[in-house]
Amino acid sequence: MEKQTVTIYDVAREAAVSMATVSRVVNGNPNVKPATRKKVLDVIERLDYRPNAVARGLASKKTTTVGVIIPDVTNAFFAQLALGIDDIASMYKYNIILANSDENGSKELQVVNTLLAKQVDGIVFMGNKIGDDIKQEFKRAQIPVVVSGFMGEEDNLPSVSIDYVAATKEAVTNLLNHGNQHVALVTGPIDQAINGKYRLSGYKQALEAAGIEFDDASVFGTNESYDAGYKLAEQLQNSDISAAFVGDDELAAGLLNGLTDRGVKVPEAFEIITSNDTKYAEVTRPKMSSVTQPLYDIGAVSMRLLTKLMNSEEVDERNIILPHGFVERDSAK
Amino acid sequence: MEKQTVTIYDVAREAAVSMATVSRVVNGNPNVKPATRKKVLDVIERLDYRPNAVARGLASKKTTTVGVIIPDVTNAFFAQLALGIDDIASMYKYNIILANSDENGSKELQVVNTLLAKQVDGIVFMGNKIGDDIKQEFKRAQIPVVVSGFMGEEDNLPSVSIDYVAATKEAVTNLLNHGNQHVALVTGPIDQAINGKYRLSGYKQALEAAGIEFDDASVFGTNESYDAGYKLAEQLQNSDISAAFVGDDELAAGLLNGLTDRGVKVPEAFEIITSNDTKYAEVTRPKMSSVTQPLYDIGAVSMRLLTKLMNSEEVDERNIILPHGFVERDSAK
DNA sequence: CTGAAAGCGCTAACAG
DNA sequence: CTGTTAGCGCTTTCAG
Repeated sequence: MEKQTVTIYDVAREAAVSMATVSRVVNGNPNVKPATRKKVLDVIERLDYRPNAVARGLASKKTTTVGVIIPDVTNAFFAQLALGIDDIASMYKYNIILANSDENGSKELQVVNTLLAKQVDGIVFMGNKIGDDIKQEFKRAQIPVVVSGFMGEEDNLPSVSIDYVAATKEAVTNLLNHGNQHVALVTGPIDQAINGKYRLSGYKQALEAAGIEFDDASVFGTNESYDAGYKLAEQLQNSDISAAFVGDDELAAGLLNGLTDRGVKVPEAFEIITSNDTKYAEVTRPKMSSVTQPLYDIGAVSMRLLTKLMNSEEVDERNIILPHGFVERDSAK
Repeated sequence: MEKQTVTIYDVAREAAVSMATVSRVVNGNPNVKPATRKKVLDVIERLDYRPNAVARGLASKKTTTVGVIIPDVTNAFFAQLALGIDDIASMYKYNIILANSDENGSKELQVVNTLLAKQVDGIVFMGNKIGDDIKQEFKRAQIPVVVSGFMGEEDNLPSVSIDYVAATKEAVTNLLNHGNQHVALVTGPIDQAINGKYRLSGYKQALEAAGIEFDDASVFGTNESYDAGYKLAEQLQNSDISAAFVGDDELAAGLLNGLTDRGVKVPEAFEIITSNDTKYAEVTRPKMSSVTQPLYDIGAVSMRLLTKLMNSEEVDERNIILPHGFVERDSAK
């Protein structure tokens, strides 16, 4: 009942060559005579030999494994990114260690530590505000890290995302053009850069361009959940706000349904534009107009960038901005 | 710019003890004098030593890493399971290598192979029909595997799920009790055991109990997508079917919206009960009545079971059935 | 083109 | 309670 293990040594013996030669054929090293190669391959087949990646990792100091730090897999936004990451990773023969962080700094730090202990070759990080302690570890470990789905430039880390400032500005301008005098900005926690910095900035730019004064009371930072949106409906109904740009689809769906259930007609009496164009935007009634983001691609490009970095290849652009778009549906006029 | 590495040997030298002793304190072995322990701990702190998990894995033949094979992370059902798995895993100090399989046999096999090459200590498998080739590998590798979210008994593997037969029977009976003479069973691919075997069986039992003859034309096996459901609406509208039990929430949401868009009132003219009680069931209008499954728990219990198996602990029940429920909302009378 | 040998960093008997 | 000594299975010079 022992874990049977056929090692490189067994193969070498059976094939009457040295371990080094077996290692060469396994690794596709061209310096092997075809005849020898075939002989070795035959033995490998016969013995059903499978190289031990752990031993390989120890000897070569490369694990072909990358860490992926994700706030929450059950969030459609992150799950899409993760899918893109995983696809490209497996295309390049890497495996993914997935770790949920809850966007919680201390958990993130712990996760980073175990990832580094496992000698991952690189890390894809999803999240805002990367703590100094974490940056410290990244620096010390000397492994490449790319921030995915968030603008990472302020952390001075390579990143892939869309231009949240521009996307927000466009969406809000759209709402403003429909004659709405008071447009709300509804997002997740405002202390996250993506909200409090980028989206807020785009929001202000749109206001300014329209000659409307910024009002702090029109900014709602809450948590990104359906329920939070649903609850927010009451507050918005009792204000002079008549439109909202929302930073998360579940949040937007909650707001939409909350409004509808309270008798507020969308889009006639209240317009909504959401951000991520996930399935939620199509499932609600009315369907939601949304900024579109190439989520899968953001993940895929992140991973591709990481492979380059792990290979010490030249990269011309460390902070990649992918194009966003807009899809008009029925929650805005 | 070298990857700085302080090893156990450095610590031993600085602390003037042997590697073995350092190893002992790192691993919490009680056979170390408190004074020595403190001395070592201090050096570890000072040198910022972090054990290399790869070396440890090679020496101990345990990687504290488990593989998770998932059909599609972006599917809310699986994502919930994954969250439960990850939480318990990290609670027990395991990491997760996440691999998407697309429920595609050959990709699954490939994934299993690389997971085994990486010497994972165990595997959580989500999916129907586990190919013989894969079972073969599992057997050869001698590592524990638990099937999560699917009934794994026919594969003779440990598993955690709800009782799909009973859940389906109840839901269909419910629909039948409302006077529907023709109730459809709408699921993903019928060649998957969960659909073609368990759900179908529950469906037939309900029919039989109600004295209604089974009609093959009332069973719809399609793919689990919003669009598939939306398209199915036309077919159902033009039949004598007046209710459906649906095996997936996105699929159900598509059907619901398709029906509504075609002028069929739900639940007045057509009733729908769905299966997974994910957010989709709440987002649609009308909200969908649904079988409820403790998805997070299924994942959590799967992982917990796996830890026991990896520890060679006794387990009294290899095929765990968690309780399901039903939540009445507005898509059924 | 191939082999010998020295580790990679750590755990695990086995002594003492 | 602590040290010595082998490896774990593979990669990687270095010779030849």
